Amino acid sequence: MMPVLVSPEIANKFKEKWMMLHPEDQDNVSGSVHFDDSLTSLHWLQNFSILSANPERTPSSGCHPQHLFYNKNQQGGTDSPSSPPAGDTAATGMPQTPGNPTTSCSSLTNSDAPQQAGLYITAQTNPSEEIDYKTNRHVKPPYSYATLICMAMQASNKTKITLSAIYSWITENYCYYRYAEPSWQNSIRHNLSLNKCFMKVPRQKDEPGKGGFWQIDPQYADMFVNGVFKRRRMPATNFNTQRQSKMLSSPSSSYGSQCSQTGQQMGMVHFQSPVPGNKRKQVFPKRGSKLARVSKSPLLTTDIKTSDILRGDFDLASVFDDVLSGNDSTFEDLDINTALSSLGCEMELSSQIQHGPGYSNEDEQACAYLEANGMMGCNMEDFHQQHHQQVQVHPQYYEGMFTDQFHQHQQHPWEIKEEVQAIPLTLDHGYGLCEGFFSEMQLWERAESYL
DNA sequence: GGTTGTTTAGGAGAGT
DNA sequence: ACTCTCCTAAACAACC
Repeated sequence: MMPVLVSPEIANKFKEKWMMLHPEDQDNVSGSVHFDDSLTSLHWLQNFSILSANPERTPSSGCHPQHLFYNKNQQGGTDSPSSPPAGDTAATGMPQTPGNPTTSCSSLTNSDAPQQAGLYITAQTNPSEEIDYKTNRHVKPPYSYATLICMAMQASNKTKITLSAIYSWITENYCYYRYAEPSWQNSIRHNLSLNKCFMKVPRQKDEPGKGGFWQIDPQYADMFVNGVFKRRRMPATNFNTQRQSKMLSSPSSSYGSQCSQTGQQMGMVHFQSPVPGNKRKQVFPKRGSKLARVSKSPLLTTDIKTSDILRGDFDLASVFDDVLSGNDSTFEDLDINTALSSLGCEMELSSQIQHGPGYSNEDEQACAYLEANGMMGCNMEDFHQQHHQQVQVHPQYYEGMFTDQFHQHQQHPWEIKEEVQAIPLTLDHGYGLCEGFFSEMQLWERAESYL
């Protein structure tokens, strides 16, 4: 088993070093080196490309949820093991609403051809067929209701959002729902109620209006990866103990009974206290302390501006160097900021993104990050090991992505969510996905010594 | 009466 | 085959 690296340059360096230590891996017959990537290859990532998209935004929404995906190497390709067209967990194979005229991207009519940006192309469709969900009333957006709710919450740029505001945002940004049967609103309500990730914030007594407010439960904020609701199944072996206990203590519900694997990518920075009497939210104790730590997560500290990334000003190499040299920048930083930017929302980070006084050094910050991601329970030794592994590996995945997609195309990050999600972004994810690689890496103190 | 919120039930699709 | 996620539908209660 050999590590598989996406970047050819890095991979070559890696290969050279590897062969110095593992000459048995040399293919004596062909003289070439075989990297066994049958299971771990991320080469398909490089085949993902994003067409240019109009950066126009809906002023009222502040969000630009339309998408433009295009897998340029999809014809009969088997190199993309799981490259769904959209980041939404419900994006693929989502049942379409019965009775609706057209719910298939491939059946898009010419009259529905996009007039502007906000185009979406599935991997299964002809790249020339584009869908503008903002104006196309016939095609159901490939996002789960949870994702839509999340989008609305982010776009609102407020601490909390009312149900009607969620309705409004969805109908405003997705033409489909303007004309669809109102039953989808029932589904929204159902989702809000049943999904543990959403929590209700009651109105103040003197606050006029109907119904309460809704927000994303910070405890479940990590279920949103770049603004996309993620609730993938996890291999049982990759659960950490805390999450296991969480799941065990949770009532078995089809919604919200699982915690996801990635951390804080949603970038929900405004949170109110949970509803004291909310029965759905009483399951987990000690949220208060956890909440406090969340806001101080080092994840929210970064010197890298997402705008730079999107403009192409992002210098991955320097970041890579920083990471390898132990500087503060981590690739989680990139992700959360990408997530924030992806939402196009002016999140008030200044007051939120601060190193807490208790996190004067890197380890404590990272420890807080771990806790924020439900990773606590590992000792610091474990953390040191995993942390180093993480920062050493991520650049290799990111390089191709950034050079291929960020640099070439100025587009809204909503559109890159799938690439991002496909990459191990956190210790949870990364360690699970790169387990085999890490097992080899443990032979070395630092991967950089091989580069 | 309309809206909001909760709960139950069942089906489809995909993952394990 | 089983489990899980997501969707849809519906009933019901509370509130304005």
